[in-house]
Amino acid sequence: MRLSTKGRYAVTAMMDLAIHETKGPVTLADISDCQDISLSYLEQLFSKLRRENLVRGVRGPGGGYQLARPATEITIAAIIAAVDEKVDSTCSEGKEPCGQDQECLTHELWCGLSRQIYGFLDSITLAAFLSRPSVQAVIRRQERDHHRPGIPPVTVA
Amino acid sequence: MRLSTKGRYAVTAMMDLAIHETKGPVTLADISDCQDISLSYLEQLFSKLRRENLVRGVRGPGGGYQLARPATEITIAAIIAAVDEKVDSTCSEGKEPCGQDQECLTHELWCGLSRQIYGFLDSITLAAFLSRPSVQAVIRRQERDHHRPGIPPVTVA
DNA sequence: CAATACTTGACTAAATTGCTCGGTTTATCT
DNA sequence: AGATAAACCGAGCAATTTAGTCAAGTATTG
Repeated sequence: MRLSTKGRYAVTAMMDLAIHETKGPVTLADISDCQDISLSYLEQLFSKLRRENLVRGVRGPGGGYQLARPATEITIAAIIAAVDEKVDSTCSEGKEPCGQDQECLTHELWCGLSRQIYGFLDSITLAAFLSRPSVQAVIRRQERDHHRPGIPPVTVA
Repeated sequence: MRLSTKGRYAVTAMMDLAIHETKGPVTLADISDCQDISLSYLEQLFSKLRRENLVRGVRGPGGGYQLARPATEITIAAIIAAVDEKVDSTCSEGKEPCGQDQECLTHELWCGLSRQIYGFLDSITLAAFLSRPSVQAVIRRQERDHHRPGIPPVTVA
């Protein structure tokens, strides 16, 4: 398990999708504008998210991305693991029978901790996080500001 | 909050110190041998750990490093923050009053999550982690293997 | 068909990671 | 006192990762 800006991008983008879930697909261009991430970089991230079956792409005009599963079934851990795509071979894997003793010790220690962290992040779903009152407040404030009909934030239709 | 191999190195090294706390200082050379990390890299990491008052260096022959505080007062979050030394300016900082609305939204969302993760890692102390039964088992196995008198792992007295 | 928007891949600049190497101090032992 | 064992310090370098650009597809809508 690993935590970097890459994972942050992925998680915030997924939150975006979850928030606008009801209003049809969200284009990467929108996310790019709003969150100030380069379009092509988003494409790379979403390519991985799609491979892990976390999002579904809708092609053609009016297309974009949607969550592939309900937000209640998508965990933060799954998102981060998808874009990091390095299942941290130091852990859990078969691995050699640990000839060196000391080496194995710290291995196991770290893995224990790593499992705890993963477990924690795996216990938080997108839905659960977005339903927190403090988060809801932010979203409502958002909604209000944006519902002046026809004047979206970025002046593009 | 960020989680990388760098943080892992620091945490496992600190665990090492905690385990051998009673037997006097541990040299970086020992850790380097056992955990297969370059000595100079360890020096850099410990330089940061020392600046954050997490370890204390003892110079001269027979010297090494010790925990600067009891293991009950050192959290995993503190260790990782010490070596990462980038307090993630996307968060918690003063920051501009968030002119762009959407941008601010995802900011706040991520920060909420980030705080949760930090809080989690901050709730785990070195001592707490090392006292877990499964961890204790590993340590005891270690002890046994190494207590053939006079034949330490690295042939150095 | 044409426009839209996803999809893919190759390539690149910048940052970070992890390391090498050279030295300096400080303390211990002979 | 001198050799040695260790912490300390800093410049610099190679590999990797991050983040991004660019260019060429492909599917869908109208």
